Amino acid sequence: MDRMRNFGFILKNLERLYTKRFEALAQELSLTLPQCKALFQLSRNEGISQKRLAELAEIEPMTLVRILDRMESDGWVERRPDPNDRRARTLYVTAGAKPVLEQIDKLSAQMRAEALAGLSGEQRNQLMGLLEHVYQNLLATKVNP
Amino acid sequence: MDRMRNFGFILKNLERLYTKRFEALAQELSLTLPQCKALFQLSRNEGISQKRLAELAEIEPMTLVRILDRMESDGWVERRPDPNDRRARTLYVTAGAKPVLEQIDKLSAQMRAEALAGLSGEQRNQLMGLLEHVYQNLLATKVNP
DNA sequence: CTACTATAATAACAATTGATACTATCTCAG
DNA sequence: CTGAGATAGTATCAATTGTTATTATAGTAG
Repeated sequence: MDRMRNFGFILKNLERLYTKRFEALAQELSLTLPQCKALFQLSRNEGISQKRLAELAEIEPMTLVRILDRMESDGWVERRPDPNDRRARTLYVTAGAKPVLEQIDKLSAQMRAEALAGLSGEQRNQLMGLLEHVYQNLLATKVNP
Repeated sequence: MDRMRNFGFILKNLERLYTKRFEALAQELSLTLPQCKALFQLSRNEGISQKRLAELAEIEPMTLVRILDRMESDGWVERRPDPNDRRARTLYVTAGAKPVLEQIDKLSAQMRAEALAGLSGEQRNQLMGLLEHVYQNLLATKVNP
């Protein structure tokens, strides 16, 4: 039980290392991890609103605005008016984003390979299962503090 | 194998939730997680230099300077000159920091209880083992990119 | 001893992020 | 219909963090 003392620390350090490594690899794309996350989620949910994308990618709406500003000016993403709600925009990825998305796919595969090296399929499953469990636990504290 | 797609995302989201929750709990102490980390590590390694503490707590040296500035003015930490190296300082926690350290202990115990609820002792061990493994994998990429 | 390079701590500045407020539009009670 | 409150998106400003430069001191080669 005492071994768990570092649980929080290792979690944080792990995440930091993971992000740093990812961004080192993604440098040529000049993308940060949140940007990749947004583009990735958008690519499989085209037509959603910014609010929804912010939820899916778990990014602050304000941060998402800036990410989209950039990606729109880079020609990767389109903001179209929502015919049902003139406040909202619907989001689409353009054809120009395809190569970037492929790169992101490749990158995340490489990241996983590096991070999970030496773990069996069963161990990987266990790890995901455990992380998801912890994630649910923490989500619960948000609603019920 | 496809389940692992979200590995990076869940890692990041988990860490964010964990940190947010921790800081929500630590609000009364008006401490952030890095600050707690620094104080905690210092408390079990008194006499070390700032450089060393930055390594132990995995904080940027510059960030640590600011953390120490604050904790020194709050009377929790002392910077004493290093007799062997006039560039360096040696760090000590004061008696005034004791109640804070106890609070930190309590908080991190509560965090662990919340985060790990519903996991058996064996599962917790597995989780730590797997996380440490992944951590080592990522550390290796830093040295050998 | 002297000059060169490295290192600990910090300062000054740049970039990023988060919090708050604002505008336009929507929804709904009356 | 109308007025009150909620919501989507965004601008603005404050706070945090990371980067680069600076200062003082240490180690070391000649």
